[in-house]
Amino acid sequence: MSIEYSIRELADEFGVTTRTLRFYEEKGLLSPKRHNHTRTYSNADRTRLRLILRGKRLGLTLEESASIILMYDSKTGNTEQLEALITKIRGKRNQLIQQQRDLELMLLDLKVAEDRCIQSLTKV
Amino acid sequence: MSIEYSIRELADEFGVTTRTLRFYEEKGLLSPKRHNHTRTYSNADRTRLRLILRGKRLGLTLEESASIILMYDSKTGNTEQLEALITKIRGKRNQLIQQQRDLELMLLDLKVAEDRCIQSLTKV
DNA sequence: CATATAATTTACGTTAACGTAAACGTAAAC
DNA sequence: GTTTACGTTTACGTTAACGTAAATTATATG
Repeated sequence: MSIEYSIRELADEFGVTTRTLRFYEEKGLLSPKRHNHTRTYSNADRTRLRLILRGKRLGLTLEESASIILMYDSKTGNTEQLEALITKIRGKRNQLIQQQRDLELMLLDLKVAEDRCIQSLTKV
Repeated sequence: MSIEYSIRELADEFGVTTRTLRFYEEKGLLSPKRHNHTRTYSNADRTRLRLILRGKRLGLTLEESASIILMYDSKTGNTEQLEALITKIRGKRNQLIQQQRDLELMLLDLKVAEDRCIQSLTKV
């Protein structure tokens, strides 16, 4: 009972265009099955799309998202590969943690700016 | 005793190229003084640059960073403008808060991936 | 069966954010 | 005085991430 989606359904659900889905496929980020020439997306595709869009909101490039997804469902056996993967994962995590700090700083700045606006309004 | 910087000093300090600094100026994000044709950056310019690069790490476009900087040092008097500004600031904050959630989710995913890697390594 | 609807491929266009190269001015150092 | 180092402007090139348009095919519906 694996659910499947048409390209339009998926596009509408996530608020992207069909062009975008085809483009992601072209870049190897999605790989829907074909039902006599027309694309059929599985739940796995849907999950991938969710990860890609989350990555976009965080400012990742498609390539970065692709590499993260690869990490995520990589069933590598080779020890060397695994250690390389761990290194990569930790590197990415450090970037994200830096982002967290940046985010908090920017939220603080915005709060200061807003407070000053409000003050400016009330002390008429 | 306001400190000033050459284009190279500033570029080196922040790890960007001089081209980048000139480009930001062209886009109105920086406005260094000219000392007989050569650019001289003030502390204010330096702060702006820091904000711009922070924005970049968060995936903002230069235009967005510019608008945030405008909010930040806007001394607007007009009530209407101030209220518009507050609305804008709150909108941006909501985006950032969504980013925070995305970030935490992605960090979790990466942790899961790493743990699986490590397990894969130890259960040889 | 004709027509409307949605899918497909192919391909050129677009924008942001710089890179890169050319051609030139200036000032210190050898 | 000329080489070296750094600055300047002008301008064309590049990459990512799609947009957009054209031409074609397949399915459904009246």
